[in-house]
Order: sequence, then structure tokens, then C-alpha cells
Amino acid sequence: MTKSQKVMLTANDWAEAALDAIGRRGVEGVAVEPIARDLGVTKGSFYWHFPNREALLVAALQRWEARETDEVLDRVQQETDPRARVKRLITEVNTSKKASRIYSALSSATKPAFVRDYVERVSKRRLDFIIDSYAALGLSAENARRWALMTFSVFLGSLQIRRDLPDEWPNADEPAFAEYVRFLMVSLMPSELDAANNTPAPDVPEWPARSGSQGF
Amino acid sequence: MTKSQKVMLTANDWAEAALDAIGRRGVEGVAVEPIARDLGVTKGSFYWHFPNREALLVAALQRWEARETDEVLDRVQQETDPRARVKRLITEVNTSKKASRIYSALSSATKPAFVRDYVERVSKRRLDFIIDSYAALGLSAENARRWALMTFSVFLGSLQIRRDLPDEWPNADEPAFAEYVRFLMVSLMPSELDAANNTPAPDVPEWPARSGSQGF
DNA sequence: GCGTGTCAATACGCCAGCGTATGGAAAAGA
DNA sequence: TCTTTTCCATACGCTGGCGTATTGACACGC
Repeated sequence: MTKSQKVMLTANDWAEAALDAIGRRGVEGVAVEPIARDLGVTKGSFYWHFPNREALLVAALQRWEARETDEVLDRVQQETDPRARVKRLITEVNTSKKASRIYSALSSATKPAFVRDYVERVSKRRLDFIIDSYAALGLSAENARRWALMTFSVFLGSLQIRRDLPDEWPNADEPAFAEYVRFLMVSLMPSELDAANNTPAPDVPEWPARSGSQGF
Repeated sequence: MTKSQKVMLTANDWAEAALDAIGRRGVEGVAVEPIARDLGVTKGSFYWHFPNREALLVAALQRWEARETDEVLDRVQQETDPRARVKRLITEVNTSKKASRIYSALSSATKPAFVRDYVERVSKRRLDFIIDSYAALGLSAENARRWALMTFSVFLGSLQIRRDLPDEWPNADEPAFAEYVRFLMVSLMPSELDAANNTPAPDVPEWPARSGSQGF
């Protein structure tokens, strides 16, 4: 147990610093020497703990996946009432810009192909959790899926709006935020009637098939 | 008008290739020499049309902003009925994965600081357009804003879900997609009663103030 | 005290991408 | 024709980051 004044970094310290770099500079910003500078050491340290840069990315992604599933879902899952779950989910949008930046950076990353696997697993676990929450309200599988897709979209989109248009997003301490959350709760929560009437409306209207070049 | 067999690239060709590179490899992937290889030339060509890499990024962003505002908004704006506008907005989610990838890459980019300005302007213009659409339904300014924020969130979130969880997203040619769009239309469209009753519910419930470390 | 194991610094070669300088080919004017 | 302009190729130096090799400073067991 060497732990003198020299601090002595661990592999987890490097992985955590890599996660931080993902949030601040993107996946491409996970560079050995810059992170070493952040940590106040040289890359001589890094190559003792890891064989190469890719291993660092994997370690960071594993930590991320563990945090974003086990810890967070366990925390939200303590909420027994499905309605309270959705509400907490919404309010969670306003916590930790850092975590949302990491999510966004990973979601748009392309270069190390395995990043997509981690993003897909985490996203699917989140969506499934929301589906289960709606199913617990008595919705059919199809309806629970529809509501969950919409709620998950609102969650993800809210993260992006808060990042791209911070001025347009109500601050958590303002009354406008509380009102907006209440508004979302009403909109994202099926009524008792919906839960009973579990089939979608039968008439499928037509809509114009878009032929434009690039989408909105 | 030199237009022999030698093709002769223009600055716009480079800007368009840069936009493509943003979608495929991210903003960091906008590198002069790789793009030159894509175009079948060398960087000797590039440095005749542009002074440096930053100028290429600016040109690409200007093209992007012009396309994502003038062209697209004009196209959707041809729809006179506000309800039809929102519906078209939703169906536009399923068009052009390339455009959505560019949007996502720019949204998560950090390194050239001016990228954020373009993202902010485009995003704000889109949000304002949606706000106006809801206001045209007779909603108050506050309610139009709430509905628009939710609809914009659904739009952005749907783009991300389609990218991160393509298997979970209904294909445009499947009936599930039509049903989901109809479901969203009902959920994202205020009822006549809401339009008349333009004040939010008066009772503001409390909810647990989250103290967790990183958000969901 | 002395070797051994742990963690980090330094020095090196390598490669990719940026930006410059210069030259060249081909079309356009004159 | 011959000069000028336009567009691109080639060659060069520079920088930043990757990975390796080597050395060094402690801490600990003995």
C-alpha cells in the first residue's frame, strides 16, 4: 500500500480523467499526453497502467456504462410509483451538465467503432426501464412502448436544448421550471382512460410523403 | 467559364465535402488532406480556394446554416395549418440520416468555439418557428413556449434514438411508424380546451430536490 | 542494508496533418 | 503567339500525439 505524498495514480484515475476529457473535448480529445498534463504527470505513467490509448477508452466506457446503468437506474428505481419515476426522470434532466455532455459526445462519436456498442447498451437499458415504468401503469406493450419512446425523446431532447440553447431553458430555481415540469408530467402521463382503452385509434390518415432532399 | 474534362473544383465543393466529413467523422474529422483524397485532388487545390482549415469550417457552417433555416423552414412553412406543420415536423425526423448526423456532430462539438454560435442560431430559429406555430393555434405566449419546447425535444430526441437505437425506431414503411406518428400528434397537439383555458394549473406540487452526483 | 517491485520521467523514432513555397499545365486574353 | 491567369501537384519544414526503451526514485520485504 504505497500512498505517500506522491499521490500515485491508479488506472481508475486515468479512466476518470479520460471520461472528463470526453465530456470536455470529445472522444477524439482522449489523448494520452494532454490527459497526462491534466493529471500533472507524463505519459511514462500512463503506459505503465495501460497498454495503449484504446485500452484507456475501453476502461472509461466501462466506468461510464456501469455508472449510467447500475447506479443511476438503481437510484431512480427506488421510486416505486411509476408516475414518480417519470417525474424524477424529467427533473434529472437538470442535473449534471457534465454527464449529459459525455452522453452527447459518445452518442455522436464514430471513430472507435466499439463506442457505439456502449452507447447502444446504455440507451437500450434506459428505454427499457421507461417502458417497464409505463407498463406498470397498466398500459399494453405497444402503448407502453409508444409512451416510453416519447418520454425518452423528451428527456434526450431536453438535454440537447439545455446545451444548445441554455437561455431558452428554465433554470431549476425559477418558477417557470416547476411549471414546465408539471406541464410535461401532464403531457407524458397517460390518463386512466388511456390505460383502460388500450388500443390505438383505428383510422390511419394519410400524410404527404416527403420527397425533399435533407430533413429538417 | 473553364469547364473542361478536368472537373475543376470550387470553394463550394470543398465546403460541401467538409459538411459531409462532419457528418461522417465529426468536426475534428474536417482535415484538409483526407478531404482532398476524397475529392481526388491534393491539398495544393485546397490552399488555393481557402487560406486555412478554419476558413473551410466557416464556409461549411455557413452553408449548413443557410440550408437548415431558409430552405427547410421555407419548405415546412408552406404548410399553412399549424397542425399540419407539427405533423410534418415529426415526419421529417425520418428523413436524411446524414442531416441529423451533421446536426448531432455540430451540437456536441466544442473545439472551434464559433461552431456553438451556428448551432445556437439554427436551434433558436427552429424553436422560434415551432413557438410561432403553436401561437397560431391561439395559445398564450407561455403555453406556446411550453408546447414548443416539448415538441422540439421530441424532435431532437427522436433523431438521437434513431441513431443510437435504430432497431427500436419504427421504419417509415411499417404501420408501427404511422401509428406512432398519430400517437405523437395527439400528444403534442393541445386540445381546444387547452387553447381556451390558457393558464396553467394553479397548484404547484413539491418534488424531491435531487442531490445525486451525476444525472440520469 | 539490499534487492525487488512499483510508479513515473526522459529521450527517442514514427506518423498524420497543417501551412508554405514553388513549379507546371492549360485555358483565356492580348 | 505569347503572356497572364487559373487551378492543382510536389516537396519541404513544423507540430502534436502515439508507442517504446531506458533510466530513476521510492517503498517494502527480508
